[in-house]
Amino acid sequence: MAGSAREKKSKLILDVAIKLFTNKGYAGTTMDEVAKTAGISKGLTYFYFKNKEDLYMAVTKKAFDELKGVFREIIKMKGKSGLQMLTDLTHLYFDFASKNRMYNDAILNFMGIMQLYTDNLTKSQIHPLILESDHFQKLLEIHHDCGRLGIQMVSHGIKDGSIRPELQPEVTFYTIWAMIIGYERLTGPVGFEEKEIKIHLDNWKPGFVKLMQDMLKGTIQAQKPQVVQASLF
Amino acid sequence: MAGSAREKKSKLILDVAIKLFTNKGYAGTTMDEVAKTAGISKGLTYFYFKNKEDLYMAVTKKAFDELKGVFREIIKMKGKSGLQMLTDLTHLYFDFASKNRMYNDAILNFMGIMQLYTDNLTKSQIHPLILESDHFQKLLEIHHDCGRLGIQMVSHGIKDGSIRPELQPEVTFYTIWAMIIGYERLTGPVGFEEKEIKIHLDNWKPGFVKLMQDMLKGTIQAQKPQVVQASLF
DNA sequence: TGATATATTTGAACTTAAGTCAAATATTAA
DNA sequence: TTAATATTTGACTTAAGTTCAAATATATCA
Repeated sequence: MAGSAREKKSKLILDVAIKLFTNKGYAGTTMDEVAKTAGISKGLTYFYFKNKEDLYMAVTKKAFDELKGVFREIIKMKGKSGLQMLTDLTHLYFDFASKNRMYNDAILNFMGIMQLYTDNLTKSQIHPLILESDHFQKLLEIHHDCGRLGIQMVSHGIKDGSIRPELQPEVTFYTIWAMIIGYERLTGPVGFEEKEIKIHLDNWKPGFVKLMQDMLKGTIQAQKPQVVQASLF
Repeated sequence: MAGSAREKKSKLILDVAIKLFTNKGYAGTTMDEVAKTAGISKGLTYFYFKNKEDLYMAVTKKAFDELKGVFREIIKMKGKSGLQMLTDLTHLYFDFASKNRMYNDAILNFMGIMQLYTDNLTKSQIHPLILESDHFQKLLEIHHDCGRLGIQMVSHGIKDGSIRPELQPEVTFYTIWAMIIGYERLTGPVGFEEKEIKIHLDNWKPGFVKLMQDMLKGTIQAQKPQVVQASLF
């Protein structure tokens, strides 16, 4: 049962890390704390995880597993239009993000890392240890899986007529995904809007969802005559 | 000329920091390097900047100044529809981001910090030094200024008929802003799509812009009959 | 001008936290 | 029982951010 024992110890460290990262954030958590809280020596945490980033990547993987679960849950339910699936995805992601802020931060953070991943010029800027993490490749795969499921939702919507047929599924899904990611980046469970910006989250969220739906299903064109203008593009 | 000399030294350090952050990234740059490259002692950099985060916030402020310049540049040109302004904004922001990746990273990073700013529960997770930075308040203001300019663009578009009249300017602008931020988060100048995801950046970008425009100006509704379904929301 | 106050600058010392590793202990296999 | 292998320890190393008393330069004023 050596393998199982290893997994158990590994899981113990991971669970402790999740708790600490949740309470004190990534930067605010030390490896000493992780070890002490887990009741083991610091060296052992480095036996199970290459380094702190590797541990964080393991946490991020758990976050993405849950996220992928959300995608799957939605696509499983048959008898739902593609548009409805994407609407549900948006709401469920927002719920997920507000209930599990640390997981959401990990996901958003990973997006920022991934962005640089295949870029030869900037790869050097990223901490090389992240790229070495065994979890990193798996994360790329899971993210890709989420993408495939999302694209399926759009395709589904085009077939059932809830999404306008001229849209390209890939481009459309990733645009929606960008919207959601961007929204999360700009707000958060409590958000900045109360003090900083006039609109309320309660107002923005439904407006945001409405705009996304309009984009997908189409709307009546504005009637006022448009002025022709010079453009930079 | 004590004040001016101070500003000059301060600018020297800032310029060095910008160069180093650009070449080696934030984490990859040490305060020793900054001091050495600027030809001064380490202690002096701490005389002019409270700490490394404060220095980074000063860099971020420069990034936001440029960004605000983009917003202003667009709104200055009269004889342009609101829709066109927002289209230009999108393209110009993408250009800005690809030409000045480090600035863009700083901006995106700030978004993530700002998000937490007014949240009493999670403020503790953020490094408290960031909040103490004198530049931080200014950054919030500049971001707010950008928001106001963006909202103006939408209002303008509603007036000139290029944007459908039923849209709310605030909600609409921040949704577009979220799209742009999210897009940047997911891609980057070179991007991840080449290896990881099937769609090309060359394909996504125009599709993304088109979707945004459709969302703003409206489209013909899809004709196929829609199925009524159960929804979670 | 010389003396005093104020501002700028230094560099060595401090601190914290990530990461390493040789040795010790426990487990498994033969 | 013994040898081999796996797990675990904790003291040590290293890196980098940060502090601060002392030194130097600059400005003020009698």
